[in-house]
Amino acid sequence: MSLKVYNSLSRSKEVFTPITPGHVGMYVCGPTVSGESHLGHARPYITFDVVYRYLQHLGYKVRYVRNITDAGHFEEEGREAEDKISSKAVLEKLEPMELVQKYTNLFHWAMAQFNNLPPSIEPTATGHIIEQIVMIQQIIADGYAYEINGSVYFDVNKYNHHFSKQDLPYGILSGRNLYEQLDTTRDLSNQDEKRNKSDFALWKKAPPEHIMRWQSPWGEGFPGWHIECSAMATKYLGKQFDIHGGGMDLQFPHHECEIAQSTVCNHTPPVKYWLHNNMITINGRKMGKSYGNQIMLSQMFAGTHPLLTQAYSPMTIRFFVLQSHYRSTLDFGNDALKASEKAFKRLWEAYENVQKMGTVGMSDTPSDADLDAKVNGLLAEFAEFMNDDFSTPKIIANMFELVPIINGLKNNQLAKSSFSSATFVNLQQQMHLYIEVILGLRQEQTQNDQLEGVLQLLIDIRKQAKANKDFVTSDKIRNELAALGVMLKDEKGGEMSYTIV
RNA sequence: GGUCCUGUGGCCGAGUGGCUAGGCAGAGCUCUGCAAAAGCUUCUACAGCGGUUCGAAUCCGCUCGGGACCUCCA
Repeated sequence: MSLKVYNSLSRSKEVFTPITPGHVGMYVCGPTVSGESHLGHARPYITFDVVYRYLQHLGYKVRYVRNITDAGHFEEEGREAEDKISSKAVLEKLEPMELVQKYTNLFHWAMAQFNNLPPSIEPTATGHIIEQIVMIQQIIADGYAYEINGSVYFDVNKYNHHFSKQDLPYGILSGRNLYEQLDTTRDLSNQDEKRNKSDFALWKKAPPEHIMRWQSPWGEGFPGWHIECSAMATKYLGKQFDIHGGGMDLQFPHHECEIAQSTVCNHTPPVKYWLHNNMITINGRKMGKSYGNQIMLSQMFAGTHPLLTQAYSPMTIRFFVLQSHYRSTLDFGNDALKASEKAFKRLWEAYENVQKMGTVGMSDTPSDADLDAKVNGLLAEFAEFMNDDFSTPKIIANMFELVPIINGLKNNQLAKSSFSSATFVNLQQQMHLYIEVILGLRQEQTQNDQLEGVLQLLIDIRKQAKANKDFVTSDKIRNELAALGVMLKDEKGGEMSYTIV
């Protein structure tokens, strides 16, 4: 049973075979830290966090590189060179690097909330200006870029003409035909200095008002949109690496340009497997800057957005994301989020309970062989589903088939002897492995010993009241705790537990 | 206009031609001092019209609807 991934380049599922046995190099496009991350950003970083976790689980030594784009790129070609980061800085009266630091910190905070593992290397664009300049020089030397008025452009036509002969035409990833493209590219002003409309900037001359600027062989300026990823990926992962991830919206032009740049410099296509996650939509429309429909992550966590009827915790969002396949669009909605919130709580409680249970009452031979086989079958499918292009929704579906079995065992609605102790231990181990280690889910609220003690005391008093048939006291404790958001649950056998809403 | 994706029950969402996805919500039952929780059972589907096939949500065609990219975007 081997891992298969959907490769955007071939448009098909392929068996994953790393270039260097035992090792995996993975690059994922990181955020532009000119603003706060929104719900849409949560998707790729959660998706590729699970990919990272699973590859490690499979025993690979993974180098996961995710950049921070902290050098401004222009808003739109043709407009006056306008640096996203520097213009925002003027607005907020902050130094550019102060702004960058602020949003980088916020991004890291959000990632930690989601329980995303930090990447192995998190390089910044501004820390790799030299590497980018060197790469641009190489492209010029090879004849695929030209300098005009202090800016450098990639010659897409020439690249396409030459590399088409090697079956590496420009547009290979996004399925675009360059010649069709030329007809459909919009007419933008101030493109005179480019030889062709489809050429893209590698280096841009900085106008006087531009704050972020660096010395280069072509004068003071700043790097183009795409070169940072090529330069940093090459530096840390080599001329060819295994996985490049990112959102589908980056496929063109960003990833297409990366391929062109790196192929010229490294004389080989840079990436073996291109993985793209689909978008999070809101009312059927992509969440994005251009639509002005983003909900910031801090707003999600706090419930402070007109479209939110309540706050949603990081684990609710992580679970929500993992309940759909990463290549499908996922539509935001309060009802859907609420469903995920409840579902995750139910799953987590069952998970905690199964970990606490022992094998007392179980033997080597199950009394219900069908059930025993069913449980083992459901567990065995975890790996199968994960190997099938990371089908996390199917894993979660299987887990929910196990939940009633676990709850039944706990409440003695199902005989302990139903399945073998080996099966039960397998259940405990696989649930732990997939819920915590691979899907990266974790307990919602942090433990608070004092609160725990107080609640335990109230539970004891209520138990006593119930034993004395003092239902006035018993109901008072239950109702008033419920009003405070603590749900008490009477379990079979007289035990009580609580859930904080 | 070009390229591509998509349309599943009240909501979200898996679905690799034949076998109940799953979650949330709804209904009934069991349990319970009552309730909740839990367990058991259960109702709502495959946009429409044709075609291929013994058999289609799944393949093909058309129609209608939604969306993405072609511009910064996860």
